[in-house]
Amino acid sequence: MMRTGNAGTLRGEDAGAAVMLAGWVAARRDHGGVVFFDLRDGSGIVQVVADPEVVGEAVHRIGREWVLRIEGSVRARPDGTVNPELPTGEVEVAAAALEVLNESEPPPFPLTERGDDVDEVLRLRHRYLDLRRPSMQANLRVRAAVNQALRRSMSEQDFVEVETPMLIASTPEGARDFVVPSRLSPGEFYALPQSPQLFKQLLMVGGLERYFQIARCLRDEDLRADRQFEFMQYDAEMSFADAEDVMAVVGEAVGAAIEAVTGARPGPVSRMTWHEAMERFGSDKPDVRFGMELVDLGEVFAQTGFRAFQAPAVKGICVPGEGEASRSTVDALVERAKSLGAAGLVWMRVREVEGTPVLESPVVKFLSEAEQTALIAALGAAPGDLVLIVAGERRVANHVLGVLRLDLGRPPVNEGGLQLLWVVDFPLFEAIAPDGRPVPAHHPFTMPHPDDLAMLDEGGDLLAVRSQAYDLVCNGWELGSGSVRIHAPALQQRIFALLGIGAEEAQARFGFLLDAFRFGAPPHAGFAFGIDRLVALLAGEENIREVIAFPKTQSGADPLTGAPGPIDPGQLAELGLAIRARGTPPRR
RNA sequence: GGUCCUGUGGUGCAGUUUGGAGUGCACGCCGCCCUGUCAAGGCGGAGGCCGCGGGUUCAAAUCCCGUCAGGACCGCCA
Repeated sequence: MMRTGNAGTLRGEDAGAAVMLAGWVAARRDHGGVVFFDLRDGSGIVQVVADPEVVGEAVHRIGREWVLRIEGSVRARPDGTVNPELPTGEVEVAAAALEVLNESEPPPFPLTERGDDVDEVLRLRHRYLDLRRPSMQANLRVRAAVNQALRRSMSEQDFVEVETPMLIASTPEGARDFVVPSRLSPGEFYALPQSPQLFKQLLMVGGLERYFQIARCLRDEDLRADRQFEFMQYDAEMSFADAEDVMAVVGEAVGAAIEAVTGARPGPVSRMTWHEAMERFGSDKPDVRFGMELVDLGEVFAQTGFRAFQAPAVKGICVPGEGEASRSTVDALVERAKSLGAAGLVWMRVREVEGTPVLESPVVKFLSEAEQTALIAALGAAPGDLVLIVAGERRVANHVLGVLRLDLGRPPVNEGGLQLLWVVDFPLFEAIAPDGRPVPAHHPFTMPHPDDLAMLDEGGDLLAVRSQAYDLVCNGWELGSGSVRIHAPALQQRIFALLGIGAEEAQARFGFLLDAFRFGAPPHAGFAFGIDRLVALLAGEENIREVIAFPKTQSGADPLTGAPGPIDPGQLAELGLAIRARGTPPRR
């Protein structure tokens, strides 16, 4: 037997017990006549006291991260030496025997919480060491708890876990596919799934009725703090269900996952329409943990003589306490607004003159007294605040101010609790392309809102058509999205026609799904959300790399394994592939 | 495809604005001392392609150009 228990679990009541422990040397304090070790295993840390006359003089050689096995006894620490910082701080283990199971080179960076500040490439190159740090241990345990809670919740809700394939046909929709060459069919390729979307709909046709999966998804798009090439999705689909049914199931599962980590079940998920989210927060994934909401100033400037405000929309935000921001700070905000598509950004400092708030800005001279007063009232601006105004197309004004609001006001990830929110009534189409075709906001199988079907007809306002799509949002992160799917071939053909997808093209792209739907597809609806993001929020991390054991850098590299890299010429030949030099044309 | 930020002994940072000897701090590492520390302490020591390449200059960590790596963001992610 290697050990009788775990280091981090020992407490005062264990005093007197004989124990065997095994773990790593997290710290060593050599006093010559006595040596203290902090012995770390998966459960935590306990202090070991080693007397060189008992365990041997070689104890002085032992360094950080050596692997030790200790036989000894737990004892209460002497008066005055209890360490209240440590869960095991009331006790220590007196070593009767000490065995070196393995030596270690000195680690290239400190494996403590201070290691958080270390260059991330170094951490990733030695991820096996980084994982020994308490925060990484804790994060992976949060992740495991979330996965387990989701599985249990979905099983209890009578869902069937079904695996879907990783090697699938490429469909030219959505994100860029990762692609795998076929050896048995040279020149042909599989795609790795962006999501199990089409398969889960096939499972509904297949009579599974309630499916879920914790599925790996892959998208060859640029990486971000909240995006990796490969990520895990909680994926679910239900037959004979509407949007309310799905939201209830998902809300229950997410609630169970949160409870598994925090110990407390969150209240019911609140709701907001997409339109309200855009108007109040300038985002379809609003962070509702703080104010600074967008205010429509159309009324205030309805009759304005100021050219810049004679626009389809004039909106503003009030930034509390930023009224003394330097000119260079303000100029940077203007540049930021322009880079986001705004024609310009009007800023005003709010100062106090004889007890009343007064606006100071290069453009104030263009505004009437009444406009200034109404503006201050509309924004609730107080002395010391900074007012930012964008005029232009409503979409642009909302987007620009929504981003500035986050830049200037967003709290740290671990503040304000988890504010879960369903964003509902998404539009079916997000824009009209230059060729006159609508651009789908979700995917082409999304069911329109039944009240808006008439607007799909010739001459209808397509951008006003709502869909039965819904997003789950938490603290400004899009956790996931879902929708009621179209199950009726006639309506599906109508949507394809609007999108400019002919019958032949539809057959080529999604033929297998359309074929399946001719055999009595049940009405169905579903949802998927990113587990990495939920875990990051629960772990208080700004970056999902902190909750993934072996993540990739922003350029898609793995500093640990060296991926991606070249492959053997023999492998290429077997796959019927040839690499051409950069810049040379493809050979046919 | 684009914008911005970062790169200095093993680690984290000063130094770069205003060019003047690899100058400094903390940790780690090595040696010696040390029986109650807990990021142990004391004394001593080693350790540098200032990411890389080019340019300007009498002189470059510092200025300029390029490049590589990393990060944040925009585009992209139906």
